[in-house]
Amino acid sequence: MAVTLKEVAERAGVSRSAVSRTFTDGASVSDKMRRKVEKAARELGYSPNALASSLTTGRTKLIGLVSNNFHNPIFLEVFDLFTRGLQERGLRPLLVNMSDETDPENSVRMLRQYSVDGVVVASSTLSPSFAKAFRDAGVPVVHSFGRSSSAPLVHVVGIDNVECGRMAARALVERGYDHVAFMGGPENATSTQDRHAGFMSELARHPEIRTSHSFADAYSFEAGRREMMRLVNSGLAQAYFCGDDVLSIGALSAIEDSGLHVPEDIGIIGLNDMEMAGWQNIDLTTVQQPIRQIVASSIELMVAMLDEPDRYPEARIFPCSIVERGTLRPARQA
Amino acid sequence: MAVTLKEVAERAGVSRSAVSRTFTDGASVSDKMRRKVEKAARELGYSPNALASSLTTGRTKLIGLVSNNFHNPIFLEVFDLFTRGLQERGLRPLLVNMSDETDPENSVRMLRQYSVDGVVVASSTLSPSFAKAFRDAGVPVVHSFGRSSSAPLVHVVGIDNVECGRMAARALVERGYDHVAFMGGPENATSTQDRHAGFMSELARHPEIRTSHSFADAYSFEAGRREMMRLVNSGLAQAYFCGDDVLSIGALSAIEDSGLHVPEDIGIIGLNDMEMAGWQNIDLTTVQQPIRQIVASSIELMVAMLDEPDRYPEARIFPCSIVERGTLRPARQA
DNA sequence: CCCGATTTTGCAACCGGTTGCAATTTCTAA
DNA sequence: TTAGAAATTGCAACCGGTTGCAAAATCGGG
Repeated sequence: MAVTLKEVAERAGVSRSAVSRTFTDGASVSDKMRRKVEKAARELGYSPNALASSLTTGRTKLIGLVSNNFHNPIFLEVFDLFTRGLQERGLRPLLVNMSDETDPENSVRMLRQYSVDGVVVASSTLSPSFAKAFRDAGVPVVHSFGRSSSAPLVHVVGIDNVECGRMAARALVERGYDHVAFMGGPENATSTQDRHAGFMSELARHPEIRTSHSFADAYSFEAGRREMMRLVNSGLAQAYFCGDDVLSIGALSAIEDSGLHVPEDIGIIGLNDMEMAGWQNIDLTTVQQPIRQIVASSIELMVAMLDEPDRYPEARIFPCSIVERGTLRPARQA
Repeated sequence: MAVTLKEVAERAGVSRSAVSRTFTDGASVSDKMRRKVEKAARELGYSPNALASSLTTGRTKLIGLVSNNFHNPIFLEVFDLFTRGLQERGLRPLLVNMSDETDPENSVRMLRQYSVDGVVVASSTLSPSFAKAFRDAGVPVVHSFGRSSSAPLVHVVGIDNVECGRMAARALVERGYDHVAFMGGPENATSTQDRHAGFMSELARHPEIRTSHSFADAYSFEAGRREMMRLVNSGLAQAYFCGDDVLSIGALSAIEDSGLHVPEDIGIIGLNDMEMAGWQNIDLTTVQQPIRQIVASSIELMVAMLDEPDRYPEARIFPCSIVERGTLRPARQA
């Protein structure tokens, strides 16, 4: 089928090692030899088998890219950034969709079978213990968009979701709402839990403000829309911190459909600052998450770990900031 | 590092072949042997190296998933469907982002180096010759969302974009618009060209209707928005066939921003019927593309080709239909 | 219990490369 | 020109498995 090293060697009339060496950089080959081999290789259309060489070198340049978030458009950008970033460094992403994987053990085993050099878990909803399973199996792992921690079990790159929750809460407090609510993503997602906890902890300092909360069952437009529909029919707060921009935009659509107006009747603040949030007809006030930096940093960390697998786990936390647009009423004058 | 076959064999006190056989189904192993080996394997935490075995079996179960469309949310669903579908069949997607790959040859070579069993090109913009490069290299390939053809060079699964263009044109004609336009995706994308051609060919039968056309530079919200902004400032038609729903929604946002109303001032028809198109506040009339069927069929075809690599190329074309919502004025009474 | 047929097992070669080591070639300087 | 150092090359073993083949073990029937 494919042309092999041996055939090239025969054609060039040299040893197999010589051919191998011309295709591994840093190896000692004379110019004459190199030319001879390259000629033969070109004529035969040879290209080395990466998998076979991985057997001896112990490196596949394969990186497992594990995610369970295939309904949030922000993740399309995340995948774009990851695939490009990895490609630029000669690494290849092996994509694993955990959406309906019942058994995490399964994906660990699978990725080990393919001897990936490392794993990037890109998910704000998977628990830290999932990423840890890779570490325990001796596979370098970075958890991007994972739960921040002062004592991380594995390398984590992301934001401090608790702080984001507080930040959103403060924004609502400053604007003088007296009944505010959290509309989160899936209740069992770590990001939801943390954002909720931060939100509540800040509001605990303002006992005069009424609070409530509920959860959508996914980070998706539809889920946000459904949940807000439900809220419209069962009694609304004055302002909502939605767990995510897609939820917010879904919620806005539900609000608009029910004849209410933003920000007059109801305030919304999201999280992410996705592209659409800036559109004039959406104009969503939101907490910005620095996606590009998180992905870039994750890749750097992964690359570093390939050389130093036992690197001590660190958490890289990026600051968020509020992007003020039109879905909250103006802040009160102090 | 990882536990190898040999270690298991030693521990179980049997030959390496015996261990290999217990892990390949269809091989002849006695129950006693199997139990012995499985015990040792369990104790050592052994799992076979898929890449090493691929060397002799010639099968990696790796499938290249090549795309250049990382800005159209519809493709997040496409990736979701592909990854799940492939996983269910024990295949593993190796994701390749062609967005800024200058050199197609490059990705062909790269995927050959990883000895993928097959390649799925998921793109409505790459030319058929790109997919053909894989075929020429002896790699089974399916082009999903590719250009339909009565004489396909490679297996193609998708829709008839020319017919979709006609369909959209007929919808506009029926509604009595007398100046209609095509607002396409990137001009060099095959899907844009075909939709445009179909649109124009149908309108050629109605010389009384004025036509015009222009192109956005990507299939993305932003591009659609930008292009419609430009059109608003440089003179509008009465109704637009936008090359895609994301373009349409971007365009709608531009229209709304400029104080115009849909469908009173201007009509829009899209293509795809993505989730958002059905939202009440968007309510986009559109040509529906059967994504799930296309992906499912692509996977079936790929699986079939793994057993029969030289299968004669076929084009699998799925019919589209118009989903009537609120962005076109009602059809004229006949 | 014996014999031929069937199943199970191990040997050894192979898949497509890499690499340590020793042999060979080329280079440098005297 | 020549010896010694440095660079290049080939040999052979190895990476972690698979598999054809023949030997060994087990089975079934008389």
